[in-house]
Amino acid sequence: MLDRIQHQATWMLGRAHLRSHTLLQQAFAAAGSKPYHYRLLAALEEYGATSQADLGRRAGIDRSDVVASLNELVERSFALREPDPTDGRRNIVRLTKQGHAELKRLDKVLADIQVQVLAPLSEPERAMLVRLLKKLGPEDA
Amino acid sequence: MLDRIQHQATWMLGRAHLRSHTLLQQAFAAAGSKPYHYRLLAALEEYGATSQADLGRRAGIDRSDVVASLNELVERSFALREPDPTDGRRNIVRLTKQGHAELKRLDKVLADIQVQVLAPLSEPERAMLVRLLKKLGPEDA
DNA sequence: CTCATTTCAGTGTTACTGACATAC
DNA sequence: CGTATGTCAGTATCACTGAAATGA
Repeated sequence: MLDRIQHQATWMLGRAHLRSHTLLQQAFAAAGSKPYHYRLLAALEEYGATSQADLGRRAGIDRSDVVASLNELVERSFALREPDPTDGRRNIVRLTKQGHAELKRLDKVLADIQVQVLAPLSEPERAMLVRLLKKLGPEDA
Repeated sequence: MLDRIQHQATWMLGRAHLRSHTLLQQAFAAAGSKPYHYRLLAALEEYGATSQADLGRRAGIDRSDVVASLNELVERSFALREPDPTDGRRNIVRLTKQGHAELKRLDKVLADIQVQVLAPLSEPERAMLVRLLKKLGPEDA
């Protein structure tokens, strides 16, 4: 690889992220899901039934992207969309029983990926990495 | 943010990368260029004139993506494509004077970005981060 | 025949923008 | 009125796939 690039923080962050993201991607795909789906399911369980806009804010997904992913979750009966009786603009989104089960299933998938991603590091190294990465994220993280 | 996700290594890597990538993106865009362009220019200078396939291997860019980015570089007179007299399949790609100048200009842009990306960390933290990230990248990095 | 190179066309995710109608 | 919501359409980068034509 290029000397000019190889030692740049931006490059190494990109490489590490590529590996992590590829593992995540493939594992979720093998489990018949996607990261966006997992995030939405997790947000639904942790915060309870909410509007789509709220859901997006909490899952860190743009509200226009929530629409498509939520469509897929609804189609697979993992979530329900109901009109909010108190606010005609909103939908109330709810997790179904099957949605809960799906989330549990994906929790395990995600845990496995963490192990794989961090495999090249020792325990103290992992803790240190987490500490450093937290400082590097966008403010709102 | 979600408890389920907030402390996962994959998530934090993604967030740190998002910030880094956004800064990179915007800085190159403001300079009228793109990361792929920089990588190709850097590969051309560090390895000298080569075929497009070689260029792609060295810059870590797929051969099929090299075509489009190289088109733009050629159009802006930063690089030249000539048929290889010794191998009819290949083009020989060369940096122009203007290409060298462009690379120098972008070198500064990139250096600035590194500073911005690593700004939240102290000096020893930066060194540690680099060390850890190196271990996390794909094997071929 | 097999392999490499260039090129084009297309996929998929993530993240984002702009616009619109609707309703608060 | 201004603001918030849901929706749709479209953009961009990055990474990748497949196929075709050419030539080693």
